[in-house]
Amino acid sequence: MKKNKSNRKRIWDAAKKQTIVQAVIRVLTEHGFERITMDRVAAEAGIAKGTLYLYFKDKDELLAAVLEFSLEPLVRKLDELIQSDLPPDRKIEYIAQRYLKYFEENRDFYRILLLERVRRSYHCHVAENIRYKDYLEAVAGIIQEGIAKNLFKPLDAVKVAAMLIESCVALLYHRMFWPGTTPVEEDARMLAQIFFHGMHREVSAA
Amino acid sequence: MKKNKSNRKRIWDAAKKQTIVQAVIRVLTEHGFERITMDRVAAEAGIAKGTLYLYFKDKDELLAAVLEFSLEPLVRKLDELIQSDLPPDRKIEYIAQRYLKYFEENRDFYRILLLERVRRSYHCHVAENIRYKDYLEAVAGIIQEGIAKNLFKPLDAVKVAAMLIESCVALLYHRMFWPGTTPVEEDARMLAQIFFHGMHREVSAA
Amino acid sequence: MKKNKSNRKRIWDAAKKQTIVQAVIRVLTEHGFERITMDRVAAEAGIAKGTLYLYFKDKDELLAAVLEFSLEPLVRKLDELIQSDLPPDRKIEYIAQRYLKYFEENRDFYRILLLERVRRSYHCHVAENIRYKDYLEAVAGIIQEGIAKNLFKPLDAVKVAAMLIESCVALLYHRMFWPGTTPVEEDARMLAQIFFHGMHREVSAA
Amino acid sequence: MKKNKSNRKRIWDAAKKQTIVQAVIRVLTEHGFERITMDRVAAEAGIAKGTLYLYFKDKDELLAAVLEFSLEPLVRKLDELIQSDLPPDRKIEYIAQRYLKYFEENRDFYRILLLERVRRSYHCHVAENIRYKDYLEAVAGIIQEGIAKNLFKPLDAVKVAAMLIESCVALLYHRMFWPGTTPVEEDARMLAQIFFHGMHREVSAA
DNA sequence: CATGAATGAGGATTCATTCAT
DNA sequence: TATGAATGAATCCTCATTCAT
Repeated sequence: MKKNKSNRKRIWDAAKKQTIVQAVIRVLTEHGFERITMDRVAAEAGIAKGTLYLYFKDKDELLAAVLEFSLEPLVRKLDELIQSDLPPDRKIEYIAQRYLKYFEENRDFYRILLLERVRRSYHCHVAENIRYKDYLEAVAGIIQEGIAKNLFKPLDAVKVAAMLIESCVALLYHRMFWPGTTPVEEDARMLAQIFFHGMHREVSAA
Repeated sequence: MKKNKSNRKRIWDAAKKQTIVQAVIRVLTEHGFERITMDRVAAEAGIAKGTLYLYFKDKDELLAAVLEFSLEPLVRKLDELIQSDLPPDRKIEYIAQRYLKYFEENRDFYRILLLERVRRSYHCHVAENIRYKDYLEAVAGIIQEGIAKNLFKPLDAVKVAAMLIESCVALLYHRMFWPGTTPVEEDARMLAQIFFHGMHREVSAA
Repeated sequence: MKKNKSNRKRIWDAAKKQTIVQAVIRVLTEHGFERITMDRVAAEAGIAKGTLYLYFKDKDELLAAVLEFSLEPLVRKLDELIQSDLPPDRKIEYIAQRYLKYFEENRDFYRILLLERVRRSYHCHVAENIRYKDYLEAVAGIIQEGIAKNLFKPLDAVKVAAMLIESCVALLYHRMFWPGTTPVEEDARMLAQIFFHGMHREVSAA
Repeated sequence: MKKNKSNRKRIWDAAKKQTIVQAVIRVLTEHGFERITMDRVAAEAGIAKGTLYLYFKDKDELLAAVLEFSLEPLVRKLDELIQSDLPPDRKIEYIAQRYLKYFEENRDFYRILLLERVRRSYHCHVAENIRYKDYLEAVAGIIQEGIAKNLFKPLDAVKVAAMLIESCVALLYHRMFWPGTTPVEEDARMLAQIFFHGMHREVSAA
């Protein structure tokens, strides 16, 4: 009985939190990061300002939840890929593809979220950003696998993973601020090409 | 005569501005971006609050000056390299090296500057951030040169440049948050290796 | 039910606003117009500075409310007179009387309100000051009526109304800065005498 | 010798003061009362800020001088009239005429000066404003003369003078804010008509 | 005499957080 | 659990005045 109730409560709680987080996202998207005030969030969520504090200790906790929440769908998609049994190079290319696509679909919001990623990386040391670390490690794992399989040269997997991710972000920026017509797939392929085969012309025919 | 005086004044002025900018940097480094207040800056600079406004119209202008000022040494160093007549791939490797080294030397400050780079990219569209754009174009130019010389495969030079820069930043982050003993040169070499020859083991001619 | 609550709230709100406005008036009376600061007002009202902003968007709105509020009693009294069916000349004399009396009763405050009247007339074109315009038009209406009834000579009613009002203000000033013992009624009568019969000795039918 | 020098000095001094006062007037006219800052005045006068304080003790003294100075031409013109040997009623009509004309010619500036007149009347008790008092007394003198000559009814000359002046101001306002085509002379005549003969239709022909 | 850099008190406004209901 | 009025510290900016040169 009690279990049930507390369960119900937990669900209710999560629902409320989600409502609030989504309100923050709307405020963020419409007004920009600096304009996120507890007032606006409460108004947007249709609840009282004080209520926010029943669900989140303070503003920082709320913003952390936003970050967490908004990366959720992407993380899930990427997890699928990571778990799959594609060969490492394919995996990486597809991850990049999904990554770019996801951002493409949430352009407005993500422009600011990216910002937030780096922004917060100051306040709370990047290493503490679980999501990022997880992601980084997952990609590093894939690379490590490739190395183990003698597919890749022996490299510092984590560093390469970071480079891959940031290169992806670079393409992202490019797509965002100079939106062109290049399909996501093509950019992902280019990324893969460079990272796997390098920019150098194959001197081959020598 | 008058020229002289106005010249002297201009120099004085620049010195004062520099003093203030350096105070900002100290505040920034010690307290973080959000804690930069005009009061704190004035206190740190050892001048009155009002005096700040004699040298900078408002906070925004002051912060812009900080950005400008603190990138100066790096920009100068990179410019030298860019102007040099090294082959494109060497140029890029050295640029990465310098870049990493510069950050290494100004670790605390730069962590926040990076932040600022992205932060401002929100306010003022990345395309309008002259510094970044200049830098991006310079690197793209080098790549284009490499392509023209048949050294590199035909690629979108700007995108690749962005990827290079961000990969550099990735290494930077890595160095910053997981400071290890890898020398800067080695990281730069790895970056070059991957971008020029790829991660794939050469199965080839074995 | 809900109506009730919102009604109650509105009443409460109005009461709070009134409290604040009265605090402003006290500050105004005691320290003068230039010394009205949000700090002082809050202190005088016994509330926090921030609270002011719950009831008034900004200082301007607060000052506008003060003006509105403090003219209220006078406006009501004058309206009664204006609506009455006294003959035009009587009406005008009584209006002047009431006017002078009202000021007499709120001497300290009114000295500054007069000021404010002119002061605002700079910021917001006199023609846009509803109160003044209304009042001016009401008096002009009375005069027009007198003209229509062949009681007054054909004159520009608005101009004469303005003259009447300002003459009233002149007497006001006189009473304020050289306070004497002349009763209000006498001054009002003099005003009426002059405006209706002129200063000239009737040489005539003697 | 010394006398000479000190004389020269005094002239020089007056000239400087005038320069400054005129700068204030320009600032006042162009930017409005609230925007008169010592900085702006100094800049407009083409001198250093500190220099202002060599000629005027503080801002208040400077503003007082502005008031004084700007009424000068009007005062001179009115003095001529006052000294003339016209009959009292003519004098008054002409004074009104000159008054209105003067304002008509300096519309922009005067709109603000009027404001200032009342504005300052709070800070420094109207009775202390020499100019106004002088003017008031002069007009009162004329009226007294009229009374003595049995031309006017026995009235409180000062009060009537104040009413006359303010009525004049009323017409002024009217002209300023609803600028029409009525010539100054006509308004002055109307003023005289009313004050001397009253608004009442002469029942005469009875 | 003249300068103008420096001052710092003072003002308006915002907003995260608390707490009585 | 929910509310939302109240708080007041914190922030940016202005400007009259002083004083060393």
